[in-house]
Amino acid sequence: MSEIANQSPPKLVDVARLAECSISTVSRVLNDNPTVGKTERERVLRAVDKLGYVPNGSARALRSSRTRLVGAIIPTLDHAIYAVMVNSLEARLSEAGVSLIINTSDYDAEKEVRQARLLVERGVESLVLVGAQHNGKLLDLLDQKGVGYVFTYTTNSTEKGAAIGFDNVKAGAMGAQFLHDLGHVHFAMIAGVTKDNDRAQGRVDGFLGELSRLGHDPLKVEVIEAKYDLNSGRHMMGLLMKSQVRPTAVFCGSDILAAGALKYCHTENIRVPDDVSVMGFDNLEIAELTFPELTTLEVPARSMGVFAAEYALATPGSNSRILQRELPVRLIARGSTGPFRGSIAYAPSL
Amino acid sequence: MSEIANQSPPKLVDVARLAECSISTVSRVLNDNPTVGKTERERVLRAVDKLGYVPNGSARALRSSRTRLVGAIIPTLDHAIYAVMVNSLEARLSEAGVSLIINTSDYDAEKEVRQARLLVERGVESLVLVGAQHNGKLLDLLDQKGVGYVFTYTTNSTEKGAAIGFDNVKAGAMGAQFLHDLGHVHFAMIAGVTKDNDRAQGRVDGFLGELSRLGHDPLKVEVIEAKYDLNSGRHMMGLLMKSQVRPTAVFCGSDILAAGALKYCHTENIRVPDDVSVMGFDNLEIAELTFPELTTLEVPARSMGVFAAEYALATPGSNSRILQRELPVRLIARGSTGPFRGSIAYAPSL
DNA sequence: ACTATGCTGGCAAACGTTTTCTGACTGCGC
DNA sequence: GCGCAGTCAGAAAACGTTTGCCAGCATAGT
Repeated sequence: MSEIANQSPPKLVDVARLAECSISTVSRVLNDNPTVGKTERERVLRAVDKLGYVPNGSARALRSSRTRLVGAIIPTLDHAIYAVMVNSLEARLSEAGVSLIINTSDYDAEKEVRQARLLVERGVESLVLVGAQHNGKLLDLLDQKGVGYVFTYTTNSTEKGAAIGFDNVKAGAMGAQFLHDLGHVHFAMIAGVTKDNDRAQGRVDGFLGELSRLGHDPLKVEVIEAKYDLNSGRHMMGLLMKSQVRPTAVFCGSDILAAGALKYCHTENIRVPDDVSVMGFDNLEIAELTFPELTTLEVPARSMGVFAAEYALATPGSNSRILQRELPVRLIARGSTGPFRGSIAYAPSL
Repeated sequence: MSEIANQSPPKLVDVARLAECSISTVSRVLNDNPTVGKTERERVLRAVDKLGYVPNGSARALRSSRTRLVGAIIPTLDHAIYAVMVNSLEARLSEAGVSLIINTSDYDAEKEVRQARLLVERGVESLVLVGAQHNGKLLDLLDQKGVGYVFTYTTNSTEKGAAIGFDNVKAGAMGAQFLHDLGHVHFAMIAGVTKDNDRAQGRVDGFLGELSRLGHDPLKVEVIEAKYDLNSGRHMMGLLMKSQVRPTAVFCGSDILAAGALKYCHTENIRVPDDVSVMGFDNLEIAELTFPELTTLEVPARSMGVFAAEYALATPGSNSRILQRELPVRLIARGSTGPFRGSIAYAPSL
């Protein structure tokens, strides 16, 4: 009848018609296949532009079996330590034209399996996971489908899974060492929830292990678990400060917990670091914001994201090598820790 | 020759063979099409399970032209205000079996266009954007391809784009009103960068506009722009405190900036709120962490994420209605603001 | 008992690409 | 002037689903 606007979006065949060539040629141009002559190429490009043609990713993926999709499953984005990693992960992938599908498991192992199943269905070519402790079904699925995966925030790689991160045990030990060197003798730890969380557990193990090695009795070290938020930290510090033997050095599994602890001290007029030293973990932006500023262990969140991206990009299917990359954890000494000043005479070895 | 392991992953036809039915039946079972009888359905399900069959999303999407994919382009995940929104967005979408592809534009309008193009190519069915100010090419593309989009952190919807958020101008005005009511007469603002950022601009406009309406001279209000980080806030507060007429009330475009400002005051022994009142924007977790705690405006980040998800889910193509939803901004008064105590006698109207 | 009526399930045609194979055409060397 | 290598481009077959249409079959109504 009349000039009906082209309802359906332009396809390869429409471009071909306009450029007066075959669809193969158009496809080749779009895929930078060098066998197309220069004049032809330009004519095609013009047609593409004129029609506003956008390739159909699904068709592309189906035919070529390359989705250029990467998945990531993290506990939550509410915690900056993960948000920052994802931010750099996405940035690097994006540069390479690869898209990132992100899922949050909320620290729920079952949910993680469901998320992974969906991601496999979507055809992700690699999967970035947090920690090395996962439901067996999850890893089986990935192995079976040939989806490469990389663990982050840990160095515990497995037979098939790469690991890019840091050694939580070692980091916990660094905390112990530092506080010990300040002369402290009464320690405590406000740890993250260790269930299904090898990172939190590793930090505890490292802390206690090193204290033990340094001659302290780990059984005397009070370890409380807390959810990663300000109020938990505050509350747990309260418990600690009211316990029979008040610790003079408190190691926290996260800066958030440490900030909460500091908050408690401030409210209760407990002097930091004079009365108690508080140490964090992560080196988030907030570590510089508290008063006193937080002594903490720097987690290489940003570089983990970058390296995880590199790994994912380097994996064309599954022929890239198994990889393990340990990134350094730095101890950043600030004002929230100081030498032991208890009634017991004790010379700091620093 | 010998029993070669089934190299290629099982397909619909393999399931059909095992279940002794046609592939149509299998497909119908997987899509909850009720025309399949109970016994048949169970047989199919068993076969699916046994083979570990996972549907091919690309083929599915191609044939059905439904990707169940939603995209989001945000400035950055480093800033908690966005990370929190994305977190709840993802959570809600995930419940509905929809995956989220996320891109960060780093406040770069050109980059945003490129990201959007790629997302369209991937076939996202809706796109979540931040702010209402975008490159024209971007919106044209989305309109042309029939991809629904929703602006967040703003109420400025357009002809085709929905908006779910809050009124930045109104919020800025709330800040002005509050500080005015405390009796202040010398104001300043540490704003976010306003280039390509209608939210930051809106807050400035609202603040100055309301001050003007309340009888203050907006030209006397010093407005400095700063990147959203702690050090910028600290630095800018320094400039403000050294300026000829030192303001007694400083409104910040973000809690991060306000925290930096507080930091400066602490270092320089400027008393808050006695010497200067500082007000933030966002109500991030850090607002409770500073000393004194931060008076701020609560941005409904979490609910924006949820509602944006609802919008995206309700959009089957483009037949859902244009929508605008204004979420309330609450003023949360804490310790960083107080009545004016300058040399000029002035009775606070509170 | 025979037709009308559901209900179930199979066949086959798409969906929009990529890619292999093949063929045409160019130009060059003998 | 003829054949041959080499370059470029087209035809057509996949990729793994979904879905419209139709056929078979059992049940029920007359």
